[in-house]
Amino acid sequence: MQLPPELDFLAPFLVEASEAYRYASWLLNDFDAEVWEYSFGYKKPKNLDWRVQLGDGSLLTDAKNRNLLLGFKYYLTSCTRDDSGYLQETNEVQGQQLQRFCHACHILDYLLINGKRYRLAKYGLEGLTAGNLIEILETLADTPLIAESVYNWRERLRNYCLELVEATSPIALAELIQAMPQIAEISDEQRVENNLGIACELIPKVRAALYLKGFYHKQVGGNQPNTTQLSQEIYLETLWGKNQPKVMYDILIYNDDSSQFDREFPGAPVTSGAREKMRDSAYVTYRRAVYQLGVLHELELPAPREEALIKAEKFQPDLSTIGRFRTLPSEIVFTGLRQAIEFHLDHGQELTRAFCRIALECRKRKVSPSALTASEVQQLVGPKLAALGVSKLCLAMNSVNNGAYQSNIKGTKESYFESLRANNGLYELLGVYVGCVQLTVGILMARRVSELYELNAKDCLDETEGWLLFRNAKSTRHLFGMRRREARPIEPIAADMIKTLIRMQKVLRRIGYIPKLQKLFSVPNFKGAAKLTDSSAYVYNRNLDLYCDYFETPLTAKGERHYFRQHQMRRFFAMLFFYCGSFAKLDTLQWMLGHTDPKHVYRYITESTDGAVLASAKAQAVAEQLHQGNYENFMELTQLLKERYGTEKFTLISTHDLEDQIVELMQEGWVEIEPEFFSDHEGNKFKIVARLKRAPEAA
DNA sequence: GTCGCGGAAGCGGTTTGAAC
DNA sequence: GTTCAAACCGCTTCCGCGAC
Repeated sequence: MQLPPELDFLAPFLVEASEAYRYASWLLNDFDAEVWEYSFGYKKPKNLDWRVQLGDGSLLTDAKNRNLLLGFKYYLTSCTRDDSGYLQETNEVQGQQLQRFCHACHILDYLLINGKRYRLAKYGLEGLTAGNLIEILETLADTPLIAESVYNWRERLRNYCLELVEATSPIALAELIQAMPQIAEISDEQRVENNLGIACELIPKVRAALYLKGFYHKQVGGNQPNTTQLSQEIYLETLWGKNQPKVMYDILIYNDDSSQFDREFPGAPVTSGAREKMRDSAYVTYRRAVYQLGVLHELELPAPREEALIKAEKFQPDLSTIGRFRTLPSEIVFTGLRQAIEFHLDHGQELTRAFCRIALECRKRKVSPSALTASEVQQLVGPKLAALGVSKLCLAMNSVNNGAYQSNIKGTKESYFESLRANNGLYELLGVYVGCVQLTVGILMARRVSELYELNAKDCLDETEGWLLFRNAKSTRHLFGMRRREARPIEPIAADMIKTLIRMQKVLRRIGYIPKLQKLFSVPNFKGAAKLTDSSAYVYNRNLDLYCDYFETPLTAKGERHYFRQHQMRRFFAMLFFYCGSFAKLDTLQWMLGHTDPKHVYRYITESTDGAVLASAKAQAVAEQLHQGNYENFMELTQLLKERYGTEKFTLISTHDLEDQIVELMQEGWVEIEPEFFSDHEGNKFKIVARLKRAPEAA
């Protein structure tokens, strides 16, 4: 049909589905090609090889399997579209498309892996019954890990390992273990956590056999087999899974002495414990992916029958309920904030200036910082920092005068963190300092992490230096991925810290060390290159880790350290406010909010914090007070809690549980928690009170 | 019409494995 | 060491539906 030009926009809607579905924004080459090239914004396109062997020995690309192949291909191209648009793909955000694409690939792989049982080669997709589809969904829902549900990774890996040991010459294995004794070492943790299903006695041989096949590579956690390479050997019958990494089984990891590390202790879990089943939100997307097989009807290709699809859609498997982010004890955060501010006041200027002097010296001599000797560094940082303990540029790097290259630069964990806290490395201190700024800004601004690490030194503060400008991270649907620009008032102390970082970058730019201003939270390159590493999620979190290890944030009972993450900080500005109303002993906070009318601060908090975060902050504040035995302002609330939960010994209940119960009471409309403002001879003050909204008799 | 609810979908955060 | 890609998870928003 020929359309007048002004109606061109209608054209996509008038194209036959079988034609329209031959294209997808991620598909780079011809739909009919045997090997697809695709890219979701990758640096290098990836391949999808359709020449997969089926259960009967034929290839998927053989003429006899034409309909099955077409079904698979159309299924994939259709999975990134939605029901309404034909050509217009659902959203601009590639991450979403990628997720759908991956899920569809998992479904295809499941069909391929179980193809023999489903007689795929003979009956094609048409042969899939409601029972088959439900079985797929049930298997998926059974574990949160696709590697296990779709790929049965544990069992196939174990079998592969055992067969490999059988096939390898025992002499070669023995010789290798002799030559590399560390490969046979199994730590206590590994022994306890050995869930691969291979006896510990056999593990050295398994590792040796994998090593001889060249599977091992060095990773952050130690030497471990490359799971992608393993998948290429194990999953020949799949389309997608043979090129994807899988989860690592710890028992296969071995360590040389010089293992790398970046944290002193294991991190305390950020969310509640491990799940056993798939999360419902993930399940919904997989169910959608299965239901999507129905589009093949539209294309008049063999597909599972409609009743089967509907039955599968209705199926309700057993799923795990949602977990939640754990709340940090407020004490830890408030102490952290105080330390951060003190560190800024004590060393902020000195550290940034010292680095500028280093940069200037490097510009003069046209070398990179790694070329400076330890004594030169000590000269350049100045007497104050030298007295503090700064003796080299970076603990993770050798100064040139150290002589030969060592693989083990950071030394042992103990010595590294000892030197870190003895202020030996300038760069580490700068990392800690930037961590301090991140923490302070993060707590006071209560923003998302991406909003913070994307801040630019150039334009993050407005001219009055009283407002912080950033791009809203959570874009709403149908906004084409646009992010609004927003401004928020910022505390003077945080503004001061930010200005210190900006000043440093401006000096660096003036002397030509960097060509233009970079991201606000950028840090010197830890390898000693003459540049500033832009902040990213990785750098941002590493700085926080450095901060936590430097100040030794408290350990949990299990010996895990609370490594701060921005997500957990978002409620603490509100918390800070509530605490100022109750304890006077937190002097830093008093000082920060000291000269402001609390009413104004509270209005700002209610405007800038969303309801759920605010509610949980209130609940945590009150819960911690009750836990400490301060019932005074909460008589009615304690009465209500007592009636509902049958105890008044709140000091014995964990604050976590108390908080949950209080949130529940607020949600159900029984109580509200609000600050009450009043004036006395010392000025404006307030306290937190819980008010009953309904009479308890109504309960 | 609109209010409220619950399921579905969208989206950001975090972690991990691998590549560069 | 740094960056990239993928998987998984929790939170937020959307949207359809029933009640009124």
